[in-house]
Amino acid sequence: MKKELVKVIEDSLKALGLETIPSIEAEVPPNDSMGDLATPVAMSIAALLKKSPRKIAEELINSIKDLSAKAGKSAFEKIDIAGPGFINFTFSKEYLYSEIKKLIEYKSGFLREDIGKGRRVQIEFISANPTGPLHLGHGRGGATGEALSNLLNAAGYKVEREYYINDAGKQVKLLGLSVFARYQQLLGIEYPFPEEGYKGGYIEDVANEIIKENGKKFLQRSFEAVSDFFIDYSYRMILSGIKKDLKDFGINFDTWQSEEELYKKGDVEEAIEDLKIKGFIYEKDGATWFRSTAFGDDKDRVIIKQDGEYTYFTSDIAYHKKKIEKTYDELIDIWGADHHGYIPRVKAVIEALGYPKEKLKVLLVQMVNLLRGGKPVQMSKRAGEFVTLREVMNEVGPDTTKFIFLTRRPDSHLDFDLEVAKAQSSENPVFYVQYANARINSIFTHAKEKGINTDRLYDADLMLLSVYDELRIIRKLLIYPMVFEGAVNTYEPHRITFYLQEISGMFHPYYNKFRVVSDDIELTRARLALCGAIRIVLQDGLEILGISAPEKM
RNA sequence: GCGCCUGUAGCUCAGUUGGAAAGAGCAACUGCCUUCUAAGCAGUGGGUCAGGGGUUCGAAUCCCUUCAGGCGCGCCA
Repeated sequence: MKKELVKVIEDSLKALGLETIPSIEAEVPPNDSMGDLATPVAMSIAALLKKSPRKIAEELINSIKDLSAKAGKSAFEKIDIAGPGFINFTFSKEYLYSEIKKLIEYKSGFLREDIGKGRRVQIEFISANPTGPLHLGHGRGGATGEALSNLLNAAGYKVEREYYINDAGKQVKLLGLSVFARYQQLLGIEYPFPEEGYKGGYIEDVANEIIKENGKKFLQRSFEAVSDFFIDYSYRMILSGIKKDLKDFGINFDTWQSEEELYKKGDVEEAIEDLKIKGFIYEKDGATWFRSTAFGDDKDRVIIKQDGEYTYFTSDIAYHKKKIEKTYDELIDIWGADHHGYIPRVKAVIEALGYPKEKLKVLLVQMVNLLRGGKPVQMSKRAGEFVTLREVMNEVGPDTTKFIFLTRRPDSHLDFDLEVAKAQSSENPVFYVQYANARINSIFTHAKEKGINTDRLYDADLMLLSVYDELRIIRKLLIYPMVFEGAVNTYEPHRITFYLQEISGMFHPYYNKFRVVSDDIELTRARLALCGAIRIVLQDGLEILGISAPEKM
């Protein structure tokens, strides 16, 4: 719909002799009676042309009418001026029917605009340390990353999803030591538990697993002697748990990048060397620094400490260097908002390496506040007490959990109340949407049982869809590509979620008011076509969100 | 102290990137299942868009400021 409108306006602007054609915005008017689409273009160029918006709108409309008279066809039934200078367009029913016909015939191919044009994007998300199970915040990042990946992929981008594994350094060593200590304790040795060690119950699980496989083999050994084994074993077991959680939550990754590997392959050394050559590295106070202030960071950052160890940031430099040097057109990092202070220094790396900082887009996902019955659930990583994503999935369900995340924009600080999420389960919006899809499936089953041909519905006589309720749904369906485009351009999958609720909110009343399958075969075919079109859109949207579309409920 | 995010109905949140008379779900109340799935439908009530200035044809949206909440400001990861 939008394409048609934009084309018509551009043509008429040219016909009016305008030299530079502005980008045409189209929006849905607040009220049905105002038409199907509106554009504020007359108002936005009013200052430029030094004419009143309404005057410009009038000239534009006349020009459009002239052009369509010459062409001998028009997609519009009515074009008029409204308010301060909006031009409201009402499409002809013939146009609407022909568009719906295309939707039914070409399915997703009709819905999904090719915006990416094959551009390669890498999206890195979650990247939780393999030192413990995923928690709900990771779930939010995961749901967002998955949906965004699906969205961009559907929009013609070539998307690669990556999980960065922080399997090097102190954290993982501490993990190994924690497990080692528990191992000793479980076998009756009074071994001191590390001060800052991981105290969660999962540490014991790992220790028990080692006992099961190796018995008392490591009992009389020092940690130093067996640390490689404990570290490796622990992090692998936890990582496989993470992978299982992600699988069950419906999150997919293409690549898993190990931090340790960056060190082993010399990528870290190489990155430092490169920055040194470019002149952004210096020594001070016995440490080695990266001059990130050259690119707007608050202060320079240490990359090699006095004791010769690298910092966490150092491998991040190498990691982003590696990423940016691949053939991606764009990099997207999805981080928890608590890491926002990190953006300037990573952007500085991108620039120092000679790339435009726009090439890296950092999306922040706000914190999740976990509640139960209105009261905050105490979470302390140090004490090892926290509600895991697994527990929430088990209690609330993956689809509901994802839907809650995807009905909020990433910026919003989210209150996730377990009781509310569960209590809503029967009337949760996610079921409302899924139910619409299941109901349509049921209608089709019923129609087939009655011997009605449900194939080639694009050949049905769509003109029979003439009541207001039907035309309203048709218009809503044809808006989907605009919603899709908006979601893609802003990286906001939640727009799809809201749209799906709206279209479902039109289908259910329609279902209640009208019978789809009746003795009137032609009308039945037409209504099946409409339901089929709704189902196409519902399934397309749910697929993007990474939420299942059950056939029956 | 500085920086980032947030403040919209009783609660949880949208608001098409500055557009027309502010929306949804939940919660509350009243009706609807011999007919394609009642996880549904029909109806009712609910707002100083945190407060105050400014920018312009036009502001919940942009700028300034005050207040409130969250997060971040390590040679931690």
